[in-house]
Amino acid sequence: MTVRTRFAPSPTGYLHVGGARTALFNWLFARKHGGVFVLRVEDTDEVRNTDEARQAIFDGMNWLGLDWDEGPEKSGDFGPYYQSKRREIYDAWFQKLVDTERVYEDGGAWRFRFDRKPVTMNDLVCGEVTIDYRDESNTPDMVVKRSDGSYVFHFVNVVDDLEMEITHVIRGEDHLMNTPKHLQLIEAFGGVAPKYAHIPLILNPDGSKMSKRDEGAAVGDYPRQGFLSSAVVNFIALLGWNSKTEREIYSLPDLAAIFTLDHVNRSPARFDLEKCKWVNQQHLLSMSVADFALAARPFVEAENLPIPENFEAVMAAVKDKVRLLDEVPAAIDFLLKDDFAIDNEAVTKVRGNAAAGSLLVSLAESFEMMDEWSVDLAKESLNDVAKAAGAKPGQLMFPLRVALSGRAHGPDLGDILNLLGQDRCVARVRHFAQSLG
RNA sequence: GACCCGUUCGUCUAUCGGUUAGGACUCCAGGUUUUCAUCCUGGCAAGAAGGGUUCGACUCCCUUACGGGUCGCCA
Repeated sequence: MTVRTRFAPSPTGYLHVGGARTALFNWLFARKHGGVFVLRVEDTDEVRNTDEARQAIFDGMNWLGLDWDEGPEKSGDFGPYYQSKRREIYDAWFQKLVDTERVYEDGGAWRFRFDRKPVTMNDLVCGEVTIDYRDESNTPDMVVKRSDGSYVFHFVNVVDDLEMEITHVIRGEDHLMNTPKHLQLIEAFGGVAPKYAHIPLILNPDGSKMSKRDEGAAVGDYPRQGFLSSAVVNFIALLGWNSKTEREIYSLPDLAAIFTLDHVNRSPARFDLEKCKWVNQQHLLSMSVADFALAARPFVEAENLPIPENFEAVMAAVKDKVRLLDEVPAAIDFLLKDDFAIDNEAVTKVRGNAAAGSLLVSLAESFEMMDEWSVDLAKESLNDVAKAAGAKPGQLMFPLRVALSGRAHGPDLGDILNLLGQDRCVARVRHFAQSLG
């Protein structure tokens, strides 16, 4: 039997990290077992559904690299994959309930009559859970068809899972209490229930439920902030699941190879943006310079910085210095233009070194006299200048860094010397020395 | 309120009756880097509480507390 999983979002907003993780787990499970991953759009609530929201889900899925085998914009034998287009199918299934007298009319709507008995589910994550449906106060017969003729979530969800031959339903724990309802419907249909796996919810750092608008909630915000999709996938996979090893950095294919529902936790996890940034940095660190340059370029362009011919060399100088891609422009602006910001704190620190000014003046002269410009030669002249003044070369490095970049932190000094070139180094050192007075 | 699920460092987690309770993020201290980052070493820091069961409990059971979820003609 082929494994068939599905992600069934309702396009009422943007793609939420909780939803993204649900999609990821379904995708991973399908890929792990050589199965089929279905995307089904649950757009029965016409008032709240928008084209933008639908597109946001597709965009989010595509960005994360979660491709679907069946669904919108794909073929498939079980379509259509929009619930809004499956009216006849639902009508036919609803008729079965009418024929078997499992539904009754109530105020124009139709309610499904539950079997009043204990219902036990065997959840792949939560284990055996029994809900007693003899207690009617807690489990009133549910409406399956509204008075306006439309069908509610529980009904269409079950019908579609049956119709689409879904074998495994991996969804948020907020659906755990819905499962007996779904099981009862499936039983009334005489269908075979899929296996269920309810995964714990993702919480805010303060423990409250994470919802839209909370920091980190919208998947669409991640690319803008300079996160790599591979890092976000890596991070959310580790929220509620672990490999039982000490390894923490994984690519999507890595995860697909080792994912298993057995290793899914039972308790909710809080979302720690700091660790997510660290994971991002790890992914950045393992990228090639060319790939990094490609990924960082839009961020540099967005700040209207000129893209130089040696752009890749510039990127190589900062690749290992940033956690997020959106830090790149500010980290390299001084290499691309001359009117960059000066960090006064760094300048004050240089002033604290009384000899810095004259040393820099000498250094500018020495730089200017060089016939040939290279990092090694420039460093050599730095050493000479320091030695002549009876100072250690190390003492000159910080002032030189500030003179060239206007800040205390940044790329390797050798990279800066190389990337800036002789003329700009001479000019900046001289100008900075003068500004010291 | 009823019902369901959960509870190990601040956070993510390992442990499936016997461990000095391990790793990671964050933070701190050293070291490497003539500079910055990376990196390396070390440190701080945890079994919610109370009862059982057992030679022995973080692990199994019960109670309480706390957290989360569900109880719609939302999905």
